[in-house]
Amino acid sequence: MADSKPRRGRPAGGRAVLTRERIVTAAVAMVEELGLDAVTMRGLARRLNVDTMSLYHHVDNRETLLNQVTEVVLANIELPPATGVFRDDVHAMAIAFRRVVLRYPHCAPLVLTRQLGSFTALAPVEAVLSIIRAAGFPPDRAVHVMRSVLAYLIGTLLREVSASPTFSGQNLGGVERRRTELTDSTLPHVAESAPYLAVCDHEEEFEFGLDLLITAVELQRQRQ
Amino acid sequence: MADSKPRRGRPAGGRAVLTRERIVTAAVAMVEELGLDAVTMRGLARRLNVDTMSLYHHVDNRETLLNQVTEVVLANIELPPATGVFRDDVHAMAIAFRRVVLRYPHCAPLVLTRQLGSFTALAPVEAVLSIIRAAGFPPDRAVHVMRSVLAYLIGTLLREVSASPTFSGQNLGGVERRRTELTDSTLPHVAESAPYLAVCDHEEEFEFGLDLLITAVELQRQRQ
DNA sequence: TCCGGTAAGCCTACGGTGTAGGATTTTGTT
DNA sequence: AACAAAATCCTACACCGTAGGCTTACCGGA
Repeated sequence: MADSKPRRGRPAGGRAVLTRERIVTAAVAMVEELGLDAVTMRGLARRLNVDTMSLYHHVDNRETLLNQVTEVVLANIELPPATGVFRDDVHAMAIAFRRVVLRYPHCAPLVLTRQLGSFTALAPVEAVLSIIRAAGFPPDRAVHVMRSVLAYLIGTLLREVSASPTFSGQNLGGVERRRTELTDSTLPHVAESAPYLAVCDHEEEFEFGLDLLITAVELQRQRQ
Repeated sequence: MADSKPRRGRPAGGRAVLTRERIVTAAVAMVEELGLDAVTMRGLARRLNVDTMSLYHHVDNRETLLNQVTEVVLANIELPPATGVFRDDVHAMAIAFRRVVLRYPHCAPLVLTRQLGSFTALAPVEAVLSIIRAAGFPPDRAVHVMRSVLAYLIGTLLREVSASPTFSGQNLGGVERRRTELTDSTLPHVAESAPYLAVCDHEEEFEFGLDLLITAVELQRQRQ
């Protein structure tokens, strides 16, 4: 009996069973391979050798599926052990966050944009709070500090992941072109800083601003 | 002669002429009224009493149209005059940026996310650089400082515009529910700070982090 | 005055999207 | 053996962005 046509109904014994987890995992991989917009329910189903509508038995809809993708990425943060030195701990935490975002660059807009209240999303918050509280800030201040640092991280990382390769330093011809564009912009300070505006060493930039923030926080702690 | 059917060809004398500017203006208004996703080429054309495809005589495609929307918002920043006091000028600049973003909250994701190299987009950059240069930073440092401040602004504002009304303080029942959720999260520091995590006074938050950054920058200038 | 080019508007059509509703089959339980 | 639940698949709908071609009004030159 040849069953050339795909079967209907529940999958026969041998076949892999569709799972929420299998779907989300495939979605993460697909986002990284093809970009966010290219991930469609149809395409995802095709990749899983499954009918489109089968996905909806495990996932509410595309939007919440993307939330779950976000959570998977978030769950991959490798929280470093705390040393007790405020500066080092904040720095390590920030680096850990940056690392996971850069490991999933195409998922990054999700991670940096969506505010989720789930447990997975709260774990990093807990870690940051614990560092700041250990430095002696009262709970209300700790929240303020955390939000400031988080805002900075989100801002820089958003720039980093959505920057054109030109801006990031590859493709030196593009850099040159961009530099002369800036020089000819009739804006004096832009022209003056053109060589520095035309490119961006993201890691250096990341460290610079982070250092500024940590320094300011340390200073505020002393005053208090 | 009744012309009940819509005419074809160029509009007769009296009718308003479609313009790139008219389209972009309508798009901005539509984004604010209905949200970003709800702005479709078809819907936009309907709103302008025009066939969908007519838009494409003035606009390349949806993506670049949204870039132009972004530019309109950016062009609405009211750059305050510089006073020469570093802290005040940076602060005023940040406030001006925040004001325009909050005036177009639904356009904000565009403004905060897209990196445009146009003249309109460079004008704020020029203003910020001028302030930092006036404080005595060399051009390369000025760029670093600017990027740090910008990253922070983007991060906070992104949170502010995409925050649920609950989080922003309205709807006190929701706040209460959220607070108990956090308290019951089994994460000790999250639970401890729950009352402060459950709500967010965006303006206060904005000022707090901005003050941190400015202080750190001032401190670095002195050292140098 | 006519006349032709051009730009603006309109229409049709294509390939894609998310997802509601229902038909079908397998599995596990009784 | 009978049956309920769950998983799969199919069909269909209302949208979307936009390519290509047709029609019309305007304008500059002859």
